Formats: sequence, C-alpha cells, structure tokens
Amino acid sequence: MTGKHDQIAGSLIQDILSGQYRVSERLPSERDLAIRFDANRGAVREAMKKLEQIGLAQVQPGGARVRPTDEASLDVIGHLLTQGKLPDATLVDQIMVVLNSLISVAALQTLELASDEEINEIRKLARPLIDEDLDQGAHTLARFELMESIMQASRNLPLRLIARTLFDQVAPNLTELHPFATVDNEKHRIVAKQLDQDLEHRDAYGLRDTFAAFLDLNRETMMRASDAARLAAGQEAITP
Amino acid sequence: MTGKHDQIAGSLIQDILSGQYRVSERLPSERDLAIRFDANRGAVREAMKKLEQIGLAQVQPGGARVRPTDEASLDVIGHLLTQGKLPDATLVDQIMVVLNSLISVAALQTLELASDEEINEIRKLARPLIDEDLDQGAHTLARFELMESIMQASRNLPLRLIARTLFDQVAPNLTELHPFATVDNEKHRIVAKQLDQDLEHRDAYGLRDTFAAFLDLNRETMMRASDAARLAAGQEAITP
DNA sequence: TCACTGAATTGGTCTGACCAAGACGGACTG
DNA sequence: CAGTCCGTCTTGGTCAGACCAATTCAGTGA
Repeated sequence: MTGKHDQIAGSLIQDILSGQYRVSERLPSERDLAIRFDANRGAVREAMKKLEQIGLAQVQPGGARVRPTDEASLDVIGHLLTQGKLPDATLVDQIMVVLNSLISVAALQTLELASDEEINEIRKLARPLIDEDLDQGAHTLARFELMESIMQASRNLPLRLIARTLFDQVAPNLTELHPFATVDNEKHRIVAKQLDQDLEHRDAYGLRDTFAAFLDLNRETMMRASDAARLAAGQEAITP
Repeated sequence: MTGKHDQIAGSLIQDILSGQYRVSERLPSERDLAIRFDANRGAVREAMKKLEQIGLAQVQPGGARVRPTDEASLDVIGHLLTQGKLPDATLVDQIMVVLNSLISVAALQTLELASDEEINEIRKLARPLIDEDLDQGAHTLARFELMESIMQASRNLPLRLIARTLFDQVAPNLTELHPFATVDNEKHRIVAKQLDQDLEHRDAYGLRDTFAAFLDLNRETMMRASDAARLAAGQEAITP
C-alpha cells in the first residue's frame, strides 16, 4: 500500500507541476498541510522531504519555497510524464535523444570490456526481435529491454544510473502508448539482425552505428505512438 | 548549520558506501540508530528516508535493507566522489565520457534552437579561455562553466537535468584537484577559438566535433590531475 | 525435515510540546 | 514620507512517548 506521506507528496507534486504555485512562492506551512491532508505533521514532513529531494521545493526554517522545474532532479521526468493523461510527445522524444546518445557510448564501452557471456546475454534479448512476431506491446518492451541490457553491460556507473533512472520513469508510461503503437516489425528485424551480427563479431563502431539506426527507428515509433494517442484523446474529448 | 538528520544520513551513507554493510543486509533498526546517534527516532527516520531516496537502502516494515550501488540514484555519484579523500580517477573519467556524449547532443540542439543572444552568452564564456591566461583552478572552472552553458542552452529538459546533476556533484570535488591540474593553455586556446567560430557561424556539426576535441582535452587534463593527486597522496602516505 | 504459529521486532503514524531561525508588521528615525 | 530597526509571530527542526500493522524469526508440532 502507498503510505500516507506518499499520497501527500504525490498531491503536492502534482499541484506544483500543474502550476498551482508560482516559482519561489511559499508553500503552505507543514501544520496547514497536515490539517488539509488530515495527517500528522510528521507525515507531511516526510512528504516535504521528498519534494526537496526531487528538487521541486526548497525547505528552510521560515517556509518551503517552490523551485523551477529545470533545477530539479532527474526524477521529475517521471512525474512530468505521468502528470498529463498522456505522455508529452516532446518530452518522450527528448528522452529518446538522450538515450540515443548514451547508448552509443555504452555500445563502444560494452564491446571493449564485456565478457563473451555478457554479450551472449544481450544477443539473447535481440533474438525475439528477429525470430518472433511480437505484438506492439511485447515488441516495445523487448526493444527497451535490449537497450537497457547494453547500458547495464557497460562498466560506466554514471551511464548505467542515468539509463536505469530514465527507463524506470518511462516504463510505467509505456503501457498507455501500447494501444497506439504501430511497429514496423520488418524494419526492426533487419536492424536487429545487424545488431546481432555486430555483437557476434564484436564490431564496436558497427554496433554503434547500427544502434543509432535502431534508435532512430525506435524514436520514430514512439513519436508516431504519441501522436496517435493524442489524436485519439482529442477525438475522445469531442465525442465522449 | 547542517541538521542532525543530515549528519545521520551522511554517516550512514559513508558506512554503506565503504562496505560496512553487505548488500541486502539489514541495517540497524531506527530505534537502535536513534540511540547510537543520540537523536530522536524522527530524525533517524528522516535520514533513512534520504537513504531510500538516494537508492542506497530499501526501507520496509520489518527492517531496512541495503541496496546495491548500481541500483541507486544518480545522486550517489557525489557521495562516491566525496567518500575517498581523493576523487576516484576512473569514476571521474566515466563522468567525463558521459558529459562528452551528452554535449554532442546539446551542441546540435542548441545551435538549432538557441537565439542569437543565448549564443552570445555562450561565446562570452569562451572568451576567457581564448584571451586570458588563467591559472589552473580558474581555467578548469571556466571550462566547466562553458560546458554547462551549452547544456543549459539546449531545450532538452532531461539532458539539462542530467548535466546539472553531474556538474553539481563533480564541482565540489574539483577544488581538491586544482593543485594538481596542469592545463595546456595553448592547446585549449586553439580549440576554444574554433568553438567560438563554430558558434558564430552556427556550424552545428563543426561545433559538435570541436566540442569532442575540447572534451577529449578536458578529459585528459582531468585524468592527469587525478593521477598526480593520487601520486601525491601516496607519497604523503609514505613520508608523513 | 518441514510447515506452522505466535511472540517479539520493526517501520508507519499519531499527539503534543519546545526551541531557534527566518518572516513580518509596526514603531521609530532620518 | 521613506527607510530602518526591533519585537512578535510563524515556521521548520527536534524531541518524547505511544499505538498499530506488517514482517521476522524462533520454537512448536506434524
């Protein structure tokens, strides 16, 4: 079960992200919030602590103040994605761009340092994309799993932490896009095959380039899904 | 003043990072910790909350357990850097690699979207590297400021958040390396000039490549500094 | 040997209280 | 009248002690 402080934090995060409070504006006092949420001040306090850690608020004796979103922690991304009913296409695209860039690094470092076993593990994850005829949801999941495995195989700790954080925040929002995703299995199959070969031959720069192609395809797919989803949402709003 | 819960959290973080507890091992109970740190359970609780948010511990009814470092949040980086007396050269290098990769993206996106004013702001930060004869510390600071400004000028939110987080965590540890840094001002001057021109002509791909060179130089400098620092520390340990 | 049960432990929440650091309004001064 | 200074009020930080529900874990019984 989600604790009370989580509910409070979630509510406050949503309030801030939806623009209820202006930047540098003072949030209600812990005591007031305790009354509003019918909770103990301790619970509110923990929620505030979370806001502070996420970087959405700066809490000091005298009062807590709202901080600008772009000075927050990476963890806001997830909340930004969740906040609207549908993930923001622009934001999703930006994330994909970042992943795209990082995966290039990961590809090089992984092939340089990874053991044969590790590489085989990665190749295993590519197999379904080559052999099987996955539906949209399973295909998307498989793609992201493959990407993540490359990231984690690199020995670069910051890289891995960033990758995992981003994946963790995107993943929950992915399911909402599944119904709208139209995956071109054939195109992906070709690229996946190439990936598999690059891995087999430990062709680092080949792998990097192939992954670039793979991710462009992926990015395209995600964008199409986002657009389709927004379109559907718009129609739904018109004819409810 | 640093609050009591911060001290407790700091102490626990150091304990965990230095391997006092094995992964998935149970931490002492909040009550025990309260006694050990001569604090109220509430304060300990806030510290535990911080550990959880950083991703170093998973706290559940029944007990808090240690989580593996590579499943933590990006914020551990700072603690990892601070933990030893000297920043770990490998880790610093890994961070540089990541920044290197991200700045390529930022360079492209910035030149595409940034206004002339913004670009002028960035160029202003490059000037000292070209015109002035900075000492080691000032030079390093100027380099990082320039990098950060490019990142922030890109409209890519996740990119900016990652960049700022990394910079924030590296910055405090930078000062310790200053005495050991040997900067080749001439080499940097040449690259900085090229950067300035690329910016002026809005040559996106040129800028990206120049930045790559700039960062390789930077990375090299950081590595040398790290090595020198460790060497000095080693000697100090031998002849105290 | 293994599944089960019950007591002890642990985190989650609550009430109520005190202190010191900031915020804020009103009086005082130029 | 504008600006400064000071006292009060609010706010976060910490503390003490208590109860509940979930988890552990040792001891029991099959």
